[in-house]
Amino acid sequence: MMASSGGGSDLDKAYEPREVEERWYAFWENEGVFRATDDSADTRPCYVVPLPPPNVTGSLHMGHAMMATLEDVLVRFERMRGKNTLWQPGIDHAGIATQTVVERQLAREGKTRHDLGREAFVERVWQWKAESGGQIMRQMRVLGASPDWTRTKFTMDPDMSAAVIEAFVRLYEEGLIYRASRLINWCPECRTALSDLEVESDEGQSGELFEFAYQVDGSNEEIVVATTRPETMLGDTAVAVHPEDVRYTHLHGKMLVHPFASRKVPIITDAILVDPKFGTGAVKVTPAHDFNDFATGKRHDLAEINIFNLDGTVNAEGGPFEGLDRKRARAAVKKALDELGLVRGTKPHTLTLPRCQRSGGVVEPMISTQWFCKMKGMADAAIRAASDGRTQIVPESWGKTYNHFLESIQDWCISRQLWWGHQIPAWHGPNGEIKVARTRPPECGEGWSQDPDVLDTWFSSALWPFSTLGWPCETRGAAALKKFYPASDLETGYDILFFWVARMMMFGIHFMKEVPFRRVLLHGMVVDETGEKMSKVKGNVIDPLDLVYGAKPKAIAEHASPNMPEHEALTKFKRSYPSIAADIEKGIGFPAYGTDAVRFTLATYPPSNKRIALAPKRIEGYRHFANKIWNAARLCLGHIALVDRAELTGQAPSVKGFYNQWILAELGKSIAIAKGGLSEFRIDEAANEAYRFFWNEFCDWYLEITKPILRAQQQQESGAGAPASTPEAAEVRLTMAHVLETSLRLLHPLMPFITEELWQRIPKPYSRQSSIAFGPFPSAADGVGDERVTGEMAVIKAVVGAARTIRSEHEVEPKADVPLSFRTGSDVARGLLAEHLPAIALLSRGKGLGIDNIGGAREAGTAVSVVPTPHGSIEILVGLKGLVTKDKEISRVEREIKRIEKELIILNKKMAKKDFLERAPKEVIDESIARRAQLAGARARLEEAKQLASEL
RNA sequence: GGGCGGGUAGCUCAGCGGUAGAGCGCCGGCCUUACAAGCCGGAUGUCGCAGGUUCAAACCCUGUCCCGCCUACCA
Repeated sequence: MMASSGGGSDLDKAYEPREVEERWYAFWENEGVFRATDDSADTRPCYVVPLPPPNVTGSLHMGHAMMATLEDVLVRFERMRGKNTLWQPGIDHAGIATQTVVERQLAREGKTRHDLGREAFVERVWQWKAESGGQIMRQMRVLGASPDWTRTKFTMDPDMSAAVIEAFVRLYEEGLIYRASRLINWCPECRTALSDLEVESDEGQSGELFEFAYQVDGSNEEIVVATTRPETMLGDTAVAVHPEDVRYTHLHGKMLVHPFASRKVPIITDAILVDPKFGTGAVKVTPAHDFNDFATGKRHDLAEINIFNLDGTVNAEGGPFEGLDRKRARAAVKKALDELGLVRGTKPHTLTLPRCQRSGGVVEPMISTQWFCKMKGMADAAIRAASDGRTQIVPESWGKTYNHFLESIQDWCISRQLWWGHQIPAWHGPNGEIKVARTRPPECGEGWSQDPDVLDTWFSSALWPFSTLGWPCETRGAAALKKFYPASDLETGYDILFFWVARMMMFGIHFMKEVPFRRVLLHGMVVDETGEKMSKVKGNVIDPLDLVYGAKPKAIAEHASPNMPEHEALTKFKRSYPSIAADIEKGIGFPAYGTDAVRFTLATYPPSNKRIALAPKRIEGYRHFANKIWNAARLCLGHIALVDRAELTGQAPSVKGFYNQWILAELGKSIAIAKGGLSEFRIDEAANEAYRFFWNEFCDWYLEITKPILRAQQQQESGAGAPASTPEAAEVRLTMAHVLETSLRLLHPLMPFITEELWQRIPKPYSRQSSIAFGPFPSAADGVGDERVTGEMAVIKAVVGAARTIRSEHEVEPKADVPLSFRTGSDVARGLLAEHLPAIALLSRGKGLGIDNIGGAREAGTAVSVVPTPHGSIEILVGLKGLVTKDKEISRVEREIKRIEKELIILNKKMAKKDFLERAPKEVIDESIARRAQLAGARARLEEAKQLASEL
């Protein structure tokens, strides 16, 4: 360990996150920092955020990291503000996903779930859950997330399951849940029904429009239909034409011969289904396998012939095609039609395939008996709650999408043909009776069996904001439910606005008679640097823990594209993240950025961005920031260790020194901005402001400008031995201690680890608690100051900047002190300069010589720069005689002149072309004029610089 | 088809009516005892394109072209 020599602190020279992070996370958990209390005696206001429960099968991805960061920032902010803060964690049982994982595991053992039987299979899933489920909760700790872990829930916990059963039964009793046979989305791969939301459309697939003829019964006429799914003709029970389509008027009411079935198919007229301009104007109608056709069938009372088994193969209705899967059946039907001479051609056609969100299999519309939940009434209530502001949606623009979804909502198919999930509390009797009850009714004995289906995973998620708090149990959960419902904020990615947020709104209002949360905060999707969605297929997945702990290219490749050769995976990866391609090639991969840097980076993207393109290189900048904080604290510690804690009141000290007043004023402004950002879900604004304040004001100006005040003090101490201290230095130390402590508190929600580590080491008011996480968050009282001070400081900064620029442009030796003098016509400015001459001289490495009125002669060898101020302009004169090594200004201006001359030559050539002149001469002439003016200006500057150089 | 978002410096992004900004990268100079993961200075943009409103537009309006996402039953 390298102790710093100057500061006298025992901090390492650079910040090393890993050890610090593990230590403080353990501390927080031991201290109970994250705990919320439902004690009714606690009168603090509450702040409640339900954690979107990740899937039990999941492991951390960037989306989780984003969510965890944003929510943790909010939660820590409010906790520091003294609120009784509950961030409710949990895990979702994820019906289909989890069942698939375990079934796959069984498949490797050569077994299916049917070999085990339902009970043993479910047991097996529980076993899997115990061993490898919920890894994500451990990973979230690495990110510094601060939910109340003691309240963690799993959607299949007994109490959670009881809530699900209760909700189902109540809705059934209210007539809002019903059982019906209708066309639903069926995934032949998962062998279960799906809700509309679980079906994704795969657009732009190239397919064909296949045309074939039906013979008119008892005539040699035919009618040609077009279809993208020829195999479904096995289930055709009508052909529809538009009633006003004159091509087919004479066929109305006629029957057609089905080429493979004994039945006759009627020609019907339907203005809703048929667009006479599309295809042949005649549509084959398959009510059992198409949503439009189903509706048409209902209108015309057509037979619904299901031609598929549950696994997607053709059933007995398919006659000779029985047993073929859909793809083969299609080819076979086409071939058979061809043999009968009924094919009338094909046309290329792009189509949209419905796919199962989980398996990716093509979804088949099937007629099936399922449980449904009526949505209309609940949806209306949810719309009203958002539009009257009981729940505020942020950003507002999502309100439209939310409304549109709810306005056009269909009844929700809630039953799934799975074994893993909440089994539906309904019992079927021997004669088709159905009883719904919380527990098996005693009268349902012999011959009765429970409905084998389970509920859609999202059914239990929809109850999350109250089921986690003990609903419906009146005794055990009453206190928590009373205290923590409704939640304050529901923060999540917009991708589950429909799946989850809207459904929580509906169920929350229905069961609790009050909205489940006051605000819905939606953030965008984390995508790769080029804007592409992260996926293993694209090979652009980043494991957040790799960013935190660092990762070599090999590990990066494995996480980005599992099971792909490393080289290939890295090639893909570099394409997705150009900013770090070089680091990958060099074998560096990701350095260990540390949690705070990763969090801070994520926090600097406006959450409202729909796409959040992660540039890993950007994290590096914020890792440097962490290091900056670390080192600033090292410097400060050397001085503020002398501060008596009793002097720290927890409020901004009242100070006389200008620079102290100024930094306190800046601090106050930054606190206000940061607070505003955190309150309005503009966390990026808070992060940027805190960054700017700490680095660009506190470090770059305050710490530099106060050094001499403190340094003089130190010398005196070491020399005389007596701890004499000037009042000025004491005031600086006090201010510095306050600003540092307040800055750490300001940054804590964003960078919890480094701030805790440093905060524990610095002097602070006695009133502070055991952890920075307890706050308080900085308030207006922490930063006071007025515009006058900041305005004056702005002048000082500008003057120093001008002097520095002159030094740099004329390449003055870095160590040399330059003579500085000023001229101004303003008394105010003159006063200001006189007062701050030492600071200006210090920061511009100059000797402040004096302040003159404008009019005095300029000495030879002096460069001038004019700074405008609100009080009139100031001329800064820098004596350069004998100090200039080589003059950059001259060569710079010379280069500029050459460039402009070149451009002029090109322009002249253009103007010389006659045809061009006739077409569009104006722009060229204008440009030429502008360039000539530039040239003249540059030449004048060159003269000036040369003049100056000659004087030196 | 409908809806939403985006196109600003080489890259990732702020700004959304009043003299173009940040980080990273780039150029030049500094190992100045907090920090080279740093300090100081600098360059870089017809703010997607075309119209319009305005004293003033990256910002408002209209049209248009790209890109992305969501949503819809066109066989």
